[in-house]
Amino acid sequence: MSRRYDASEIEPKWQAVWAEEGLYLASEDPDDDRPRFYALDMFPYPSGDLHMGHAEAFSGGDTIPRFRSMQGYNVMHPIGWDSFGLPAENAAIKRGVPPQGWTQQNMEQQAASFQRMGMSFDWTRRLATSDPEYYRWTQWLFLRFFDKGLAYRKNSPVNWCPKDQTVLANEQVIQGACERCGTMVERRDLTQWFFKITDYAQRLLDDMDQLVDYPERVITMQRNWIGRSEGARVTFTIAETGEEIDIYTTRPDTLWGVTFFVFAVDHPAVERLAELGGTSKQVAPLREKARSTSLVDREAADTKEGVFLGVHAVNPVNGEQIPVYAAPYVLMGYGTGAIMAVPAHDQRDFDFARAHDLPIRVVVAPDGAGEIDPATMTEALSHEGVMVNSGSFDGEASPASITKVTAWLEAEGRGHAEVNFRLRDWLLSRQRYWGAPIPIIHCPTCGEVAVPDDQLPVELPADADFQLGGESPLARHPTWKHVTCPTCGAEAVRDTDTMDTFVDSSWYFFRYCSPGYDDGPFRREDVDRWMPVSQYTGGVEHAILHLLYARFFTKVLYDLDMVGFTEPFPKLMNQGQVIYGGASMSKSKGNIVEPMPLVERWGADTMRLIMLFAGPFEDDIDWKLISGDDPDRRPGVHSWLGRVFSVVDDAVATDAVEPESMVRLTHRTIEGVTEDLERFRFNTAISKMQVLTNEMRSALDAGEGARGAAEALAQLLAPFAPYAAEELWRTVLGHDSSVHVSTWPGFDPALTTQATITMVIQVDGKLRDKAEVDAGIDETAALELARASDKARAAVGDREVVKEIVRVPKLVNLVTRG
RNA sequence: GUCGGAGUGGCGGAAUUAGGUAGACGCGCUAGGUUGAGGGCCUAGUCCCCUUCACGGGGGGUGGGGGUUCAAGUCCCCCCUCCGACACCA
Repeated sequence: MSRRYDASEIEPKWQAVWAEEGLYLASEDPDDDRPRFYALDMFPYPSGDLHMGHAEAFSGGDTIPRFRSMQGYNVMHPIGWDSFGLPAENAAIKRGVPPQGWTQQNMEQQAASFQRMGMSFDWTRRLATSDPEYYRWTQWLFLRFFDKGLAYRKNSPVNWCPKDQTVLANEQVIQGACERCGTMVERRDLTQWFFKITDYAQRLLDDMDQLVDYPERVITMQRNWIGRSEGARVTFTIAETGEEIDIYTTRPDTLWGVTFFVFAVDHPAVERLAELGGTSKQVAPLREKARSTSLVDREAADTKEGVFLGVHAVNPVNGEQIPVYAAPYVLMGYGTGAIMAVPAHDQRDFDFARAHDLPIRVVVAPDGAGEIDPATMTEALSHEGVMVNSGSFDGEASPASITKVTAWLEAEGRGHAEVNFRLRDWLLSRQRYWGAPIPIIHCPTCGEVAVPDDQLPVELPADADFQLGGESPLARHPTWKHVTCPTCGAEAVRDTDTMDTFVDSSWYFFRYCSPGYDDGPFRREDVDRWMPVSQYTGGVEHAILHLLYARFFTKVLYDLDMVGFTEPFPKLMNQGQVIYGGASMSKSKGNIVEPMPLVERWGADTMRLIMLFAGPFEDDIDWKLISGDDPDRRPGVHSWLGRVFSVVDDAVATDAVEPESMVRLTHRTIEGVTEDLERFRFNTAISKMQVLTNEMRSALDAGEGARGAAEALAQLLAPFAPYAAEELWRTVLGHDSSVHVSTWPGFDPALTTQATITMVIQVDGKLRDKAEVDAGIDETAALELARASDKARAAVGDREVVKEIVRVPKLVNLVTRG
């Protein structure tokens, strides 16, 4: 009788053997001429043990490198931890102990869980971003950006909790209030560090054509985030002072429809102009409100809100004087912080005009709509049409006329074409402890001075005070910040901000290529040999920021001549999330399911197969639905593994001849699984293996052999259920080396087709009969068969067959009339 | 509001790349068998409706409506619903 499938016995056994055999080490042997494959998974954040999201992501992320390795690639599949960040610091505050220990403990636990799951990581490349040996190079890279003028400081608002006297990250602001004490958060201006990612906006856009295999939505999200828009900068004049104020518009063709002018409330000219216009009293509350609202929820502003400043602007195209307003619907952060308002053709301007009883003038007559009366309009007109009331431009097609109008503005010296991006520079300072310190020293005479490279890393002090209140822990530390200026030797202070953790994660994939390298963040030849990454796997939640930042870093490194390519990840796969009952799993909802107990009970292979078989890899998995909400139910894939063991056992035990149909099915399965793996279709790959298993069972029960099928099945299973496949391959099938170093089975295209096939006979497109035919049947024979079918004849009745469609060997369709 | 994705059995999902048997595979459920017991195991059945003692036969069916085609889940047009991202970007 066949042996029982017992994961708890075989998994620890093979885990130990693989570690001993060094099965998953990437080869750096210069004589190794296999093609390389760099499989990268987004590295985890060590907050506790691995969760279901990790189980899903890494189950897929591990399948691909295993498959490639068997296909003959020299695979690098590294792992590390994104170990700086807020959760560790929060835990430190709560427990009154430094974040290092908590972080380390979680990383060890996650590492053990990864091992238990059988992940094919090359552990010799392991890294952690909070390790001084890592953040030394994060700081070094920051200084290269600084040297190039790509890192700079400027004033910028932060979230400030007046009770805790501390800066809050956006995630710590819940509905405008401090996450801890509930106090309403205020805006405060601080001098902060930025990376000049806006210099790379156009390249980040242009190079998207190198992203050959990206989810469409990620491309779209990044494109929208960068937000390129083409328009014109136009100069208006303030009538009362003669000063010139620029605006940005995408619709210069509507300049003749401008009936008022609006400043952002926090525009630098507003206070002065309000004073001049005698409206300071009315404007002050608006400015105050803008100041006190937290950064997070300031979008709640009312479109109709705004105040007349008491001054006027002159429209450069027709000399008209128009009233000037300040309103929160205009943003200081985009364009010039001032706009021309065209209520007839912009919905926001329209709403504002109606609320403030301002005139509306139509300057684009919509095609075929006839005369429009502004008084009866209910919404702005955004249609294409013909320019009217626009001086010499009357009759031009709009918006096609934009180019013409812009050229005219330029000739007249009143404006010029301009491209605007929505992308802002990357604010990277954090007034926090648990991050890489910014390696800058502020000297009263020399200004911002870089810490010399040979003094890196600037290490975090181990004895910082994490409790909230006052300045950040680094600023508050009694001695840490006091140093002498590296340039002039005078007393100076360190920068006490740390870097955004997105900086750490913008280059970790380079470091994997040169583990332990001591003369730089990485060795160029290592990186150029392994990169770009062959396949990147991770969650959509990083579709914008992480990917954009990593792409930006790579371009800067390219410009610094440190790498030979401009895109780090041409191929990206986003796995879905694991949810529960339609909602994300969370502590507060009490619906968290942990993967490790599942692994303990059913085995790592079962956990992996559950994830991979649940549905398409990109789709969310609703745990409540796929588990039947019954934690004791034996997973279907676990039963299947049991059946696989029993068929392989039985196939080994018999010396009966394997029928040709079994050989053909095996070849077809190899072909199908291979194709599915190429396209991340794990669920259908598994179903094909299940079909093979079922057929093997039938054949064996009928006294036939299935040895070849058993060999293939063990190999096909290897990327999905590595432990079970190994047990079958070595113990049951008797091979003396690992299935994971065996060569991926090939298939003979001549054998992937069935010898006979079910041909469908249709009458008028409806299925009427089926016939088992030779796969090589010719059209004449197929047609004869169809004509001879009693059922088909009955369906035709006394009507005339006017057309016969033959698609050998699958189908014949008889088309009738009458 | 804009952009993106998706609607198929009781459930997860196949088939959409290339129009050609809709519901593969699995879960659940039903019946039968099997083990001393067991979170079991094996076999068969399982889209809906009508018809037949039965074998069988007929009709309908992939969110709704229209179209192209010998043939549409798949292609085209319109509409509805759900999910996700960005949300005053001038």
